Amino acid sequence: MTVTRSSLPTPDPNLPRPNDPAAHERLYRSLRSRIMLGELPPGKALTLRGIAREYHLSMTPAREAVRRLVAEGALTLSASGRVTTPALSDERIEELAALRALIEPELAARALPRAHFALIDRLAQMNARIADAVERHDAVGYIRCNLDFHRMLYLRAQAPAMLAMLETIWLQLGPTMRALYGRVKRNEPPRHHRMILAALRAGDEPALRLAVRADVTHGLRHLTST
Amino acid sequence: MTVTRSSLPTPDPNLPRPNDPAAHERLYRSLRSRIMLGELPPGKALTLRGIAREYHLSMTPAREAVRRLVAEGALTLSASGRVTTPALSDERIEELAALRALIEPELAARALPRAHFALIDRLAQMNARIADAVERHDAVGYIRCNLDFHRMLYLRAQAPAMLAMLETIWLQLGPTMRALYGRVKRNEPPRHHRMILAALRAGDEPALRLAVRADVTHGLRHLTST
DNA sequence: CGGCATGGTTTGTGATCACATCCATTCTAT
DNA sequence: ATAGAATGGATGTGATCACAAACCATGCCG
Repeated sequence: MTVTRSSLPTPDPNLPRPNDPAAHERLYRSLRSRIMLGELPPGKALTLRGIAREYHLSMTPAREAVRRLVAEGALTLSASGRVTTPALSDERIEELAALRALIEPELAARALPRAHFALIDRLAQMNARIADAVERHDAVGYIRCNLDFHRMLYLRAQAPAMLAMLETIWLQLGPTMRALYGRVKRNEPPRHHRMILAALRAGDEPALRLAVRADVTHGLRHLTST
Repeated sequence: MTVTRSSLPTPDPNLPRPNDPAAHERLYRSLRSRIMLGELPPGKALTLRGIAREYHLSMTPAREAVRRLVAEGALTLSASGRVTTPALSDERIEELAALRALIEPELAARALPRAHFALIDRLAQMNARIADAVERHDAVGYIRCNLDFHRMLYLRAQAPAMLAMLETIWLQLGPTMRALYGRVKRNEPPRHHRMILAALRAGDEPALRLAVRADVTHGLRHLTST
């Protein structure tokens, strides 16, 4: 593809060239997004050749992306190597909820001193979009906006390792969340989100921790009851 | 290897047959162990072909094992695809320590009601082995026994998802831990471990949480100072 | 009519190859 | 002599192939 490299004096050695994020990377991101947003139901079976065909690639990048997602708990690997989206037991859901309840208040507390007004404003806007999604009974949109709301806040904590760990938990809950929010069509206005915004504005860390914890545990309480 | 499959009427269809854990799985376990125990220094470069040659395999299983470890944060992937063992920044170490300080007390508290006498006894024996490793200035042995001590306790919490999450944190700290314990040759008797055992015997959950938290933060405080 | 063997088909695994890129050494020109 | 370019080796990526195990469904026999 590079016609004559000797003729050009390396026009853009490390320029912001479109860059090719590597096929397996794009595949990974795509699958990860679909899983976290709950577009795949729990227990859905996937095949390497099927994924490869769907994305017009060979099995190799599909294998790498799937292996990565399995390592993060986003997919389950049966003994014979078959991959499915996880069907979580009640105990596992409770554990993941407990982890969220441990980590998210900590991230919120770390973000609090750095939460300037513009951020709170954008969070309020995001909250409105969540209400919209609820109005339209758009489960995937609801999950996406809800996660964006939390992520936008936690990004201010400047704690990438914690956030990465939390996102893998969200990933594992993805398919199950969809199964839940798809069932309960009751409009659930982001009540706790308003409490979070109030605590942020007041600079009240204990109240913020409580509000975040309440939001997490409330949303996930429905899951264990099944 | 299967001489004549047609002659035998499938003697053990799903028996606990030794089974071949698949080459990439063995490779993954081996590398993971070496990383978590700190046998590889931070920043060590690895190559797929090098790993493949070392284990007498092709690049394919090496790629899968490495990809999995990268996904768990046990290895770092440079922009050009080169893999190295991570060299953690002080901020990242602080985050990982904070995560340990959040999760480990919770796991200990959940294990407490299930911690019968035999377990406490085995933990005390493990503690003695830690003292031995300290005596011999055996860094890898120290790390292994220390992790075994914690894992043995947390296994009783019956919380596999939490334990898995915690182990990935241990993994990420592996190379750095070795770099630390290799430097500080001062014998550090497992003081906090005795506090943990005392709290377990007394059935005192608040004291147990405090002791575990102290053990974690104490051990990791040396890392940030560098 | 029902349970089980048996066939074909699908799927994951590992090896090998072609290719683009990166890294380092070396060579050349000023 | 030194700085920059060229060249060769090394490395990751993706495709393709051969193979064994697993899965599924049909059909056979009791």
